Amino acid sequence: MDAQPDISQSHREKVQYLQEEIERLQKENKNLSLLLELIDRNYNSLRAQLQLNKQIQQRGCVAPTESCSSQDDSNKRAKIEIPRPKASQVLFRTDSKDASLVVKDGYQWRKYGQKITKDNPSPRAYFRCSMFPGCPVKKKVQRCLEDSSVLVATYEGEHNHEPEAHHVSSSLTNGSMIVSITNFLPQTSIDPVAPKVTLDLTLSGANQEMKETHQRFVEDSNKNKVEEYVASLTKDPSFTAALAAAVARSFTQFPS
DNA sequence: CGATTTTGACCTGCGC
DNA sequence: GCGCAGGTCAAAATCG
Repeated sequence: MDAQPDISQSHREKVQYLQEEIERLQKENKNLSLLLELIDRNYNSLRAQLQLNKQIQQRGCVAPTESCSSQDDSNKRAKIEIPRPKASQVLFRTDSKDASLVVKDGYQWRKYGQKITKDNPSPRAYFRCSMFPGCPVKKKVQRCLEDSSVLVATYEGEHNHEPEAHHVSSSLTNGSMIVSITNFLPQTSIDPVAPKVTLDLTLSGANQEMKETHQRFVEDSNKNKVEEYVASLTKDPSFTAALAAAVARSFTQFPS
């Protein structure tokens, strides 16, 4: 009968270990949530700054100035870079058995091509926005190489119209969109030394706990230290790519 | 019957 | 110049 206390003791130890493990994972999860929130906020502030810079540049060239004078226009014309449309990537979780490359993002798309690419055995589909005549937006959709249940949609350009409202709300609540990565063009990068990619990691299925966590974080006095840490991490392209892949995997493993 | 998808051909840019 | 790969076109097929 001496064995009985030993068994309960080992059980207690196991329970304690598991509780500690759960706590540790909860902390880790919380930290990752904070990282994602911070990256999102950094992106928004950078985007605002970028738009400001664009406005300043446009005003500077609309009004006749020394640098934009017509005298040396012929010499400078060759150097003028035509701004290419902004490209962004969005990952969608789908059924891996579903062979179609259709994602519900609130817009109507017309498929105009499909190709097998070298780096990925799954075909890449090309779509044009058919919702509004003259809308310049295109998108490419291809299955993720690592996870066939994830569709990678690359959007080019900006819509000149609004999406269907009910599609937007449903796409944001049903958890089909898992992560959005906005890829700015090289010339828009503010720091020439920093990587030429800015990530926009948006958790579409943000729940109440996430919002509360964010609120608590805002009140956190150590916020600046964390932001500095995140800023250093986001300057590492391999980290940002790995983070995006990890987020995609986590949403696939733990569907909401 | 019009809209959409499919798919092979063609175009273009890039590296060698 | 050539070959390759990505992107686009357009005729045929399919769908509602």
